[in-house]
Amino acid sequence: MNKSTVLVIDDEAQIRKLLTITLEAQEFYVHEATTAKEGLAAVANHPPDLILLDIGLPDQNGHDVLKHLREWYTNPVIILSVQSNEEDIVRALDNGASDYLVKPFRTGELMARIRSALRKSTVDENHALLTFGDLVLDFSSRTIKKNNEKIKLTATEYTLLALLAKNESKVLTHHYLLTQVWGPTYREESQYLRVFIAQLRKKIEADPNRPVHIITESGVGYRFIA
Amino acid sequence: MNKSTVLVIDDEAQIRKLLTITLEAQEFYVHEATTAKEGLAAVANHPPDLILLDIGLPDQNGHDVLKHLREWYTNPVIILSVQSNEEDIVRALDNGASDYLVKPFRTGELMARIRSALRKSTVDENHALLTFGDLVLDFSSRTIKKNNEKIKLTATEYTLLALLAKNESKVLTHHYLLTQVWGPTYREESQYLRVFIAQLRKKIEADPNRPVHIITESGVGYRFIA
DNA sequence: GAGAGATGTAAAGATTTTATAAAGAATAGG
DNA sequence: CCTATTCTTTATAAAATCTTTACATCTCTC
Repeated sequence: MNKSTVLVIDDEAQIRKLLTITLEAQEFYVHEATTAKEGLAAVANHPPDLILLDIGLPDQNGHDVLKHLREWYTNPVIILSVQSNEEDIVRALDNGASDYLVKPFRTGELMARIRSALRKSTVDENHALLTFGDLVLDFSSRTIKKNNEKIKLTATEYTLLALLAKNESKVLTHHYLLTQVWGPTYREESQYLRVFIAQLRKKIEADPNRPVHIITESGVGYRFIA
Repeated sequence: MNKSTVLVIDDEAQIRKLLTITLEAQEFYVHEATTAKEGLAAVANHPPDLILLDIGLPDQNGHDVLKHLREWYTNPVIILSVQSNEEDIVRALDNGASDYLVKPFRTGELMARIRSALRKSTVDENHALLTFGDLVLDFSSRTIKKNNEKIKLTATEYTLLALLAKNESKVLTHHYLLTQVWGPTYREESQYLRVFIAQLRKKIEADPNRPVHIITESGVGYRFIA
């Protein structure tokens, strides 16, 4: 997982320091801003993964900052406030705040809420892409491309290729491949492997007679090469 | 905007009554459950748009209920608790709770948090107007247009199409689609999928025999393509 | 370089999965 | 309470995939 960037917008130096220390200890990049103006500029220049926004800024009301942000910024914004009155909370949430914390807060709770907010906003960003020269395997969308053209694989072909590719350059034995793809009762069905390896080569190799990606290790198994 | 359905899982009759009255006044459909078992059954049969879950249920710990739910249920779950200790809050949020409210709560604040949670879970539905060539899906009005003509979809058809479209180009497995659209008790009913996919194709594809939008991945699932 | 075992390939047959229509059951709305 | 709509189930046809067979080719050893 990559480090996430958090922007802290708060005018109290003490709070900023506390937050920065806590967040950096938890493997976040932290940027600081002390005024609304400075904060909005920072967001525009380097949109962070999450914003901690103090509602009581000196130059502009935090609610207005939030409204302004929400015109284009979609990542989580967590509001910090000394207020605990209901109206304020309602207003912030209705303006699109992801969460609302009343100062003084416990850092443990803050971290949990940050994690929760980030988890929600990055659900789909776990794209696993493997690139091998002319071949691209995208596990998130379950697609294979050769020279940028989509290739159609059956479920079994895909499973087999994915297994080989994930173990790039390692030899996988016949027994292992058969067990993983077809199940343990198929461990002696080596003809299956030959048939499916041939089909895969026909689909992904430039010249199926001289395969460069799926290599035969005679008497042992197969190996995937980039 | 359509009415949203809220499921209240709480063993205290008084709280249930209060919540039901408040929510129904705000144009929600409300279902009630008094135990964890009853609640889970209700969710499985009719997945609600949001769940209010009491952490102190008589038959099962609320944290476990939450974990169980999160294996497949992705809509907001707001935790209600008499506890306000940090550990409990952290645990609930890490388990995927959308929010945490300490009893007694003000109904105004509860409503704001419900609105906020629902807004988040339907972010794309408010903003996005997805366009795929001849097809336009408008999530805010729940309407579909093909070549600028409105197309009528049933609730189930719409849910299924929206799910596919939101995950454009990704393969969604049979189990996943069935679980999300019909609930976990339907995960083996793959004939449903075939019937509804056929209906959708008849409505949105230029030539239902040669679909270009809803693609079959034999043995795996379906994929939506622009 | 001959032979044996291992591997590759094509294609027919068997099986599984998918598509579609249509009838029966359930549900919502007037 | 009735009707129209939608959902569920059943039946069957079509398509895709998997499995098996038969034979060709390769590789390694002697």
